[in-house]
Amino acid sequence: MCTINTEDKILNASIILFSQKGYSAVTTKEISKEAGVSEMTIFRHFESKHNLFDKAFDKFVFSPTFIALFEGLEWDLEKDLNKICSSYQESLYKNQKLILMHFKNEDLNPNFNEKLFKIPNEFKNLLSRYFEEMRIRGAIRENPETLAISFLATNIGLFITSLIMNKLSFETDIEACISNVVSIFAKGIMC
Amino acid sequence: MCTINTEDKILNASIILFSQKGYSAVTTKEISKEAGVSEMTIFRHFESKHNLFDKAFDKFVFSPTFIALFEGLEWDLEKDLNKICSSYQESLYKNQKLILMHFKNEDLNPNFNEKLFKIPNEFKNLLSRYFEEMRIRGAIRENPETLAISFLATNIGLFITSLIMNKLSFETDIEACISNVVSIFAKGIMC
DNA sequence: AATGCATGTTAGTAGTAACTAACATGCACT
DNA sequence: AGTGCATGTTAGTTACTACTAACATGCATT
Repeated sequence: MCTINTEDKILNASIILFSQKGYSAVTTKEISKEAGVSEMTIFRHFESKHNLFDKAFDKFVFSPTFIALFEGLEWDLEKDLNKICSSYQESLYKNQKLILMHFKNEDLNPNFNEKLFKIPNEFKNLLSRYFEEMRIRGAIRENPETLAISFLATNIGLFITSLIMNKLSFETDIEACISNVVSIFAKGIMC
Repeated sequence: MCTINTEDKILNASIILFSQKGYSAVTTKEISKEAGVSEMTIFRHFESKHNLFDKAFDKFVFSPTFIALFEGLEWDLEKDLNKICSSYQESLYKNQKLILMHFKNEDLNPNFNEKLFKIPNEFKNLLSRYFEEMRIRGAIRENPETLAISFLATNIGLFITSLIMNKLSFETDIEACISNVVSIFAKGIMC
């Protein structure tokens, strides 16, 4: 029936649990139960809980590249920011479990931070260049670097808020808020 | 020398550690060391680790009331939003450890969520009313509820971003970004 | 000097988590 | 039918954690 291979079953179960409860609060027994395998099997495949954690991270980290996105823009502020925002929201969403895992855990893996923060960092730099170009074109006036961080922060806020709303099962139309915020942002920085 | 009473020493040590590592990753031994007392003393004062957690939460939750703030506004969009934002940022900052603790822990206390989410909820409602009034006065046009959530999300984003920047010790002027974002927001929603 | 109280110390218990060893089972390929 | 390999099962080890009991110490008050 279920032909997913054992390692994947274990990896899937472990990110779910690690992101829900954090590393130390999850036991290998719990993971084995969630994965539908014997606890022994976990150790046979991954040797230790910590190693399983690392492998789960590596498997599920989604490292998007935004370069293509930024090359296909139209230099129409609102349109561009909308595209950029929805693309970034998507990458945040895909890394949701990893991000939650990161929040929930003390620093377990030195590369963890590095790998996870490469994404917003690349994003910020590309944004910065975009705003710089927009300034040269006379569309905006403010400092590109500040704008980039501001837009990044706005995106993070939207993402976290939608997570919270979801968790508390509020009936808020977060999609509406996203496009609302982007259009406010675009209008707010236009000359 | 240090005349802080024992219970406070323990409570202080425990929120620091709980917010850094999460409930299960912290041991009572660790707390006792951080507090500079014997492990026994913790149990004498708080009976159990879980009870200590609850007491630490109760001691450090900062429940601001925004009513006075919203009554003292001037109906100047940018000025008002600046005041509102800095006041909310302050309350987030004061609850920083609690918020981090919340992120790091599985749901340990049923009241935990409730108490912590009362704050943004009250804030959102007051914001909503403010925007409603501003719409009546003809200063803005958009939906007040959506605007309230959007502004809340923006604030959360600024807060989280400044936390991250701090942790990664980036030399970003987050204060500049905050006032930048507020002014963008104000400009973006004005008629 | 004597008493009480908060704290330290030491030893220990019960439970549990990570991890191991050894053997059993069942399916796949030949 | 027989072999190998992935998995299950069971029992057990080690280490650690929350928590307890009992006794020791030192300071403050009378």
